[in-house]
Amino acid sequence: MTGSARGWVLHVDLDQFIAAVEVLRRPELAGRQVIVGGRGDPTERAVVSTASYEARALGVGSGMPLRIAARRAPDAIILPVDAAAYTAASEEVMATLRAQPGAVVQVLGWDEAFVGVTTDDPEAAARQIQEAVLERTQLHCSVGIGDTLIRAKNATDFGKPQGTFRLTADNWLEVMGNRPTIELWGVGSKISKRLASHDIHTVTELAAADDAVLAAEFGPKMGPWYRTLGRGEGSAVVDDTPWVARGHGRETTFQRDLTVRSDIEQAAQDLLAQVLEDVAAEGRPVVGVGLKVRYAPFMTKTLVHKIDATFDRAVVTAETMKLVDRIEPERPLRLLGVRAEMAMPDDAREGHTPTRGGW
DNA sequence: TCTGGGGTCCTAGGACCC
DNA sequence: TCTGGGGTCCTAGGACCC
Repeated sequence: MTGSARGWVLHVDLDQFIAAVEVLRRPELAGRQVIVGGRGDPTERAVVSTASYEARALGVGSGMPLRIAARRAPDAIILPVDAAAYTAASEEVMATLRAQPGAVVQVLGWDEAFVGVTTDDPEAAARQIQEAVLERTQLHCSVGIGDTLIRAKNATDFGKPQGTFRLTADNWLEVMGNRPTIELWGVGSKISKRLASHDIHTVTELAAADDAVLAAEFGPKMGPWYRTLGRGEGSAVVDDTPWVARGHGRETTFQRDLTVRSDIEQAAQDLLAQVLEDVAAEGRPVVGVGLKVRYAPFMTKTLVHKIDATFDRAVVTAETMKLVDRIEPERPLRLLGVRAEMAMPDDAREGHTPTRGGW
């Protein structure tokens, strides 16, 4: 021990996770153009979830409509999204991370997590994790090392694939300073454009921006937060508190827009039935229902309302159908989403004891 | 070629109350 | 005839992430 051990944040990110899982169970796909999206049918309305490097070389990328992807890569193998398989692989990866001595694990998604460690050699800790994950799951990952969550998260890209990279207060501006603000975690296309309207284009410019200007543009909370992002600062605490879902929702894009009232009502009932299954598994009462409605591209509406805490399916259904009644009948319906908000555990503790299986 | 599905959090504005 | 100010709750919508 050198006596210089301190806390570090590692950001572990699986390389090409979905494509890698598919190749593992079908080795004959290795080296081929592979596209995963929707139900695997390029004639349907769906988008690409992930594409192998071979398909990317032809200009296929995540979020692209499957139809276009198939046109760009006519010889590609197109596979349906198999969420259960990715969840299973993910759980094995996360279990591997949790098994690391002294590691605190905060899961961010199927294929990434923060890992808090105390060490005087974070690169060695990162390599140890990469080896453990590879040995147990046959999957490769990259690891960002940072003195804050934000720096660790941003570091990962420089380590891809299969490598590591360290970003701290010492080299943050040197590495990130001249990059556009959209590369920051939490800054998307809209925010980066609004920042640009204030002549803030780079990370360095955001780091030096005036809090008052940012607050006036983005509000008292988000404004100052964006400057913090520009500096790579913020929390360094990896939080392994178990996740508690606020609610559950299901949504569907119809292959052909719906115009018939009874079809819309039936679709809402079907979605709600799935939502109620997810909610029932939580054992917490429903305190709000919501609808997401898209009539055409860029015409999305949300309808919500709170309800008294209830375990009664009939009540939740009735409240949801009240919102369905507000769907504009003259517009073809492209997307419908149904969502239920649940009481958080604290609320539940105050009022009553949730009766599990009350559904 | 018109763009999935599952989530989270923040903000603005109106209603309402004292 | 005019009309304060603070606080809270709710709805609608926006933006982002994986």
